[in-house]
Amino acid sequence: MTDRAMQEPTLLLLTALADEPRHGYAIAREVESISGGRVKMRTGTLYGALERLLQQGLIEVHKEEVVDSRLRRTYTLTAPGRTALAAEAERIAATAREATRRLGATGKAATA
Amino acid sequence: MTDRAMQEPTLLLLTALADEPRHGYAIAREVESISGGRVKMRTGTLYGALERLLQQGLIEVHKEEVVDSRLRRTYTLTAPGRTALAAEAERIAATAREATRRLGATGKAATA
DNA sequence: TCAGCATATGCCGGTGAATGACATATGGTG
DNA sequence: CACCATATGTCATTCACCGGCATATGCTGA
Repeated sequence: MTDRAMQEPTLLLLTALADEPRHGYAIAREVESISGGRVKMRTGTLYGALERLLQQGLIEVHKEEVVDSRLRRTYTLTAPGRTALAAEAERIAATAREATRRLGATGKAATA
Repeated sequence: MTDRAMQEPTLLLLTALADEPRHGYAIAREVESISGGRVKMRTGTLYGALERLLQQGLIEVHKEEVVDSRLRRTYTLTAPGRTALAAEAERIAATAREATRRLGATGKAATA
């Protein structure tokens, strides 16, 4: 990771895990729900991201259980994951505020 | 998919143009300023993004002048560009809010 | 009965934005 | 005159995301 900013799918994935542990497919549905149906996470993105986030230590396996003779892994945020998500949310919120502020500045009175 | 969510450098670039027209190098400095020195836009990213955004019609050449016998292009947001930036800001702000809300929810075990 | 869908996990080739390094040119400062 | 800020640009590489495919189970309905 070359310190590149987190993209939307990843951010939504972490957000989906922020309130309670979820397994892969449940994350995908939750992401779609959070984004108002806008972001439909592909399984390639999903499991790739999970693998990456595990290695980065932002998430961890919460539980492994066998359901219908198939392994189901449930993931949860780690403490660094919570911190990273909070920082990321703060950062993009600040950018969004600045964008909105500047748009308002010329869109209106300033006419300069 | 060209529908892919805008990344941070691009978002900051548009934000840098939101209050007034700027030329390339000025955008780079402004982006660094907006992000609190966190994002130092490489020229590869910068001019590549400018080219892309021009083709997408989100920005346009505002003025072309010769300074020190060199061409300097000044860019500005188009109407679709302003709309796109506003929509993007709205969208990421909503995601940030949701992330923050969920982090707060379990951090205190729903104490409210 | 079995086709089709939701559930569920996972792989892989391709795309494209961002990175990092390089190239070039001018004007001002130590 | 070396060096830095200013200023614009190219290009190979990297890597997250996309889209499609594979696989497997349980349920529902024609």
